[in-house]
Amino acid sequence: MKELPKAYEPQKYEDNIYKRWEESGFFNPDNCKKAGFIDESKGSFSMVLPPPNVTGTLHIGHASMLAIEDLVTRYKRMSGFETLWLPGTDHAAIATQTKVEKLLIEKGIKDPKNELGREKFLAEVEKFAQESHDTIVDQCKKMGSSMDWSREAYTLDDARNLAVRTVFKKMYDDGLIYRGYRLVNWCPRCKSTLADDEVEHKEQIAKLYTFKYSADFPIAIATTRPETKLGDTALAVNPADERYAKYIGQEFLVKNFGGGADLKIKIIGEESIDMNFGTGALGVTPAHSATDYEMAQRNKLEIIKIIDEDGLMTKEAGEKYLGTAVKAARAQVVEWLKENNLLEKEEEIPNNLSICYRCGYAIEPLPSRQWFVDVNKEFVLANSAIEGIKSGDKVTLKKLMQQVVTNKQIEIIPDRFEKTYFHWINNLRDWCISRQIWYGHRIPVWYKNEEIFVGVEAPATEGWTQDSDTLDTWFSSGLWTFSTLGWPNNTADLKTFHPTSLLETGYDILFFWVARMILMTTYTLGQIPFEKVYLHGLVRDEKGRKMSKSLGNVINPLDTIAEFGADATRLSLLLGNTPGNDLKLSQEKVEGFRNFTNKLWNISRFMLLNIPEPKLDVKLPEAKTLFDEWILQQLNDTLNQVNANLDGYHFSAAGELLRVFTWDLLADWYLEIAKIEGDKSEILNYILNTLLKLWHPFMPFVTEQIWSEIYGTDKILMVEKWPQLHREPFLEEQIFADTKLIRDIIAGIRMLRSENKIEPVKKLNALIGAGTKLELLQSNSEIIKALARLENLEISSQATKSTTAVGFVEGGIEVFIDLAGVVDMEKEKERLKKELESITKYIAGIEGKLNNAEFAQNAPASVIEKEKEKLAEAQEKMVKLKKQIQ
RNA sequence: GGGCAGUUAGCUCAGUUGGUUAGAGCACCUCGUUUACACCGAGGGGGUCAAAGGUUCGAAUCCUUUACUGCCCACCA
Repeated sequence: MKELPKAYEPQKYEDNIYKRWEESGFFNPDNCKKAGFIDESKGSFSMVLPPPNVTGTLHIGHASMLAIEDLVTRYKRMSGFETLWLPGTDHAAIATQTKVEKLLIEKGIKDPKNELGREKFLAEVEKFAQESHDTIVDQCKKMGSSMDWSREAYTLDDARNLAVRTVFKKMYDDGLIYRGYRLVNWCPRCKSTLADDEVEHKEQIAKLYTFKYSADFPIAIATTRPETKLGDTALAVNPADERYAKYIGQEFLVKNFGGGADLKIKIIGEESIDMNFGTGALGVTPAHSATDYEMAQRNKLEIIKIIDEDGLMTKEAGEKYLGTAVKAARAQVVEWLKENNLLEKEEEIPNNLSICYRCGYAIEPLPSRQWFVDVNKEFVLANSAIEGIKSGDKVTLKKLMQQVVTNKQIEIIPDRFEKTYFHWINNLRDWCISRQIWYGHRIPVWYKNEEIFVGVEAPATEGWTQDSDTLDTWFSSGLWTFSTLGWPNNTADLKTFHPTSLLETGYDILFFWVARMILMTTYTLGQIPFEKVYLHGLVRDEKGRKMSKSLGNVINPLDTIAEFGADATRLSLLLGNTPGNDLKLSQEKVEGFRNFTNKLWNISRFMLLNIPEPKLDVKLPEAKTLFDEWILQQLNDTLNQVNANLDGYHFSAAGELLRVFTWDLLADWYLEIAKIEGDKSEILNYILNTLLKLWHPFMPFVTEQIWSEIYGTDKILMVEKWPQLHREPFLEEQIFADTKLIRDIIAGIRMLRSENKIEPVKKLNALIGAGTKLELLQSNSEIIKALARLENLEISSQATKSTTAVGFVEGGIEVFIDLAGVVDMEKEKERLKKELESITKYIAGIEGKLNNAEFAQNAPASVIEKEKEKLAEAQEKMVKLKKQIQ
């Protein structure tokens, strides 16, 4: 017989348990296979960790992700799948470089990149990335993540670099990667391009200026950015606009606009122009606005770049403006307009500012020579495992991305995100993949004079210079499901684990990452990257606000782990959390689950005291009493429903079911009954054994600790077999009804006690008129006596109420408690009257329903039958209540 | 402007295909230390399921409209 300490202290055990798991080697599926833990018929289950950015530490959102993924991994592993959860980190190019620059500037290096140079600067970044990586790994372990560290990958390591170069070369050869001079999103602070979806919009109040280019120009325009008008080459009006239509096709020469540039303005017709906004006319600046750029393409307009990569005006804007910052130039142009009496109006309007999602700086659209992935170009997909596309078919990247979700080869959970996904793809434009930063995969392109060489390896001959740009970080993370499994080498891992089974990630990176993995994998392998996508929401504070340093509402997972334990932290992130929805988290919630881990600990503590010889090898024990039968069936049903919910990705529901079984059924009822019925060693052992397995994926630490306290440390719970159903699920109705009656009688007596303010120490005498339930109640009378705290209990088929007794009616039987002198009988009568009132109303309702001819005609027989039963029961209760009130 | 969610007890949320008198946890109130657990036990109060209309024998659940909240996309220059 073992005895556990009174309270569970997670801090004492967690680190040691993780070490034991790690040393066992069973995070690695190869070792599970060798040890015979794998059920060949189940196949494999694989999942990659969405690699956290090496920009710092993990936050509570990561903790939520880890909790969900570890839950699934442990469930699958115990169920016999060859289970791989593959960890890694992401170099997060711009984000990491920006962060390190900031840190270096704080250290006093004013212009880190220029002062240190590429090599030294990159060494600093790598040092920082390594430190971040170590912290992240440590945090994953603190959460209990059962990842296979032996397969850990980094988006910027050599193996991944080979994959990146190989894919780049393949795409270039297929004509899908091209270099072009096009309008891109430029962040003047990061000094780099950004992809379309890396641009965010922030609402602000802007000044809208209305003016004419010159005094004799026929049409006025309105703009929030007058300085860009120095690069205008057209003026667009709606062809349906009677005021302006006559000018379409005409060209005007504007001399010395803004005191700087001569403009050639062509009037063009564009149906997208809103006649009611501003003056109904738009000055077209092809080089610095995406929509204007498109108009320029359609109308074959000249594209004049007047803002450069540093956010300064170019000489095209005129000598006066050369080298002037954009904002200063704006002020100068406005000043000039005023001086020349051209400014007609100046007003404030709400406006969306485009900003860089990494640094928040205003984006400057400008034309630039960059590398792009063409999403609309046709190519031949040599080997296709995609339903609806045959090997050798001509496809586009867009088509591939659509097809795998349309044909349900990839299922997105919750499915409403499929709409979002399709909408995004339909509007997808070519993807700019070159970045002018240093930390990242260098573009595998070399130049020698006019020659270009694209290859996996550098050219063999002399005199070549490699492109100085690096690739968008999502280019490499797009390869993540297969680059981590060894591609381009033809590895066993690829064969066993790809396509992966599940991708679990946040809905906020559906486009950034999920869509790009689909693009890259379908293109490169002709396969889907994963079968299911489970999208989780954001973790917010208790008021639903985003957690942020400035609000001071950040919950750090390491803090809650230190205070309440990793299990409590995990439960607080798993329960009450549904796919695609944000989760509100508070300290109190974690605390509540800490209480639950302690409850489980104490349940085990009690059970162990009653299990003289715990046996690891459990068989279904024999049920000796009604409640034995009941609890075993409840356990079986719970297992059945937990399986269904876990398989259906309803993690919260599964946990909730387990909680109800553990606390409400087992602890509050069965264990109390076991104290009375005695000698339950075998059943308790069976229940505890099963229960620990079921809880393990949710709270691995406390379950593992209890397990080792019971069975020693030789056997690890993590690799125990998931329990099997021992019979057809669904409780036998008779057992359910009988146990419910007994529990209701006990609860009823407790209620009378409580309402009449009788202390629990005072034992009472009770009389039960059992009717047809005589035998049942007699055989369980000890339970009723003990749990309702009765001195004497008399059970007969008929009972008559004495004048000093109060009573209640439950499921066709009558219960009377002799309360001579203790109770205010009048008050008790009041209570009964109230109950009678409510049951009379209830009966009227059912009668009304049953007497309704249409109900009788239309409702299914089973429903009618149920209603009739309810009515009979209620009527019986009413009769008895009436008698009691007399 | 387009789209997607949500609105159920003071708070956080369940409520599967319409069919018990709408549930749980926390909080609140009352009582309690009967030894697994006060990180606990027993009991209780609290909801016209956002509003209106409709379909139906029957609606928290399906449909329509409205209001509010949140998010995503596009973008007005």
